Amino acid sequence: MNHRLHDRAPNSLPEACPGLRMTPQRQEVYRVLMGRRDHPTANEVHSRVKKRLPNISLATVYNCLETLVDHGLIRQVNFERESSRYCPNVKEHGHFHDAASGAIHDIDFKPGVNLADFLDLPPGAVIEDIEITLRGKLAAS
Amino acid sequence: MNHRLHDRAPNSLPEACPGLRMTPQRQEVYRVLMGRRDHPTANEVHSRVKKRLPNISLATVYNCLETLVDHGLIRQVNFERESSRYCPNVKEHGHFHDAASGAIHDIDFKPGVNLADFLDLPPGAVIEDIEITLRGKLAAS
DNA sequence: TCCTAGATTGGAATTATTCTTGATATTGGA
DNA sequence: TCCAATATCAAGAATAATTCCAATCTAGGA
Repeated sequence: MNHRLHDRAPNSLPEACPGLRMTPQRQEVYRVLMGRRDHPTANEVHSRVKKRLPNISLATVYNCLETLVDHGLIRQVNFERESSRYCPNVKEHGHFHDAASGAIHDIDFKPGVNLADFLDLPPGAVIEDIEITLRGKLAAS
Repeated sequence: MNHRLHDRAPNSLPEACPGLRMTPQRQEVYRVLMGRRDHPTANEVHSRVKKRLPNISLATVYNCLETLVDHGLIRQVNFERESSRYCPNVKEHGHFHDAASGAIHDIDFKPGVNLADFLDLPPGAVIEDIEITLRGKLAAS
């Protein structure tokens, strides 16, 4: 992929991120996302985090998620107008939304593919962010 | 493109759509979208439509847009968590969001390209909808 | 230790969108 | 044509995700 962004080591631990104060709340939000990579919403993250930090507020969860996104440690994923979901896979990838189960699967790019190979990009376009979302069904095999 | 959906004639006139009662409101919403293809929000559509139908309500604009989307005459486009935008181009295509100007450009697929050529799709996946959104800048030429 | 910048909290505010309800309009059939 | 069934419209209320705000709280450096 030529147009690449977030070229950091995948899932580097948050302790390793410079300029980010790693508070217990941020630590736990990150831990929860790494522990179950099922693309939870902020609400779901809040429920999970409360098991260890019972007093954490939803606003703080939103703050933590935003901070982690800004520092490139996690990614925010949007489907249509549904609640945002969060994903600790910072490698460039797309998503497949299985309409039957509601599950969301990460989709990798085939190696060596370039955006311009399959899209008519406007001349001179510098791509900073790519979002590829597929919706469909998994055929009963 | 193998995984194709909405395989209808591009921008067929709404009169030609069966099962859809073409009311003045729907007609005008559609006309406005065809007239200026700048991916307006529901609010912007409302403003434009009001020039000819001063009494139309925002709720009706939402209803019309939803109906037209359901009948495949227009497409709903979402960027991050911004307001939905609407697009009369029903051909399968992606979008490029120019961060500098805020403009949104349609991006066509190169002919003959197949999704599976560049994405590691889950085996047995039947794709029903594709959303490709790029964000970036147009280099000063 | 004290200060300060940044973080957290709870609740209020925001905002796009959907829902509800009653009125109005349209269609197809008798 | 007239009626009944159905669809649409309008206005405002309701919803829900997210953000904002003001008041603490905390950690780290001088």
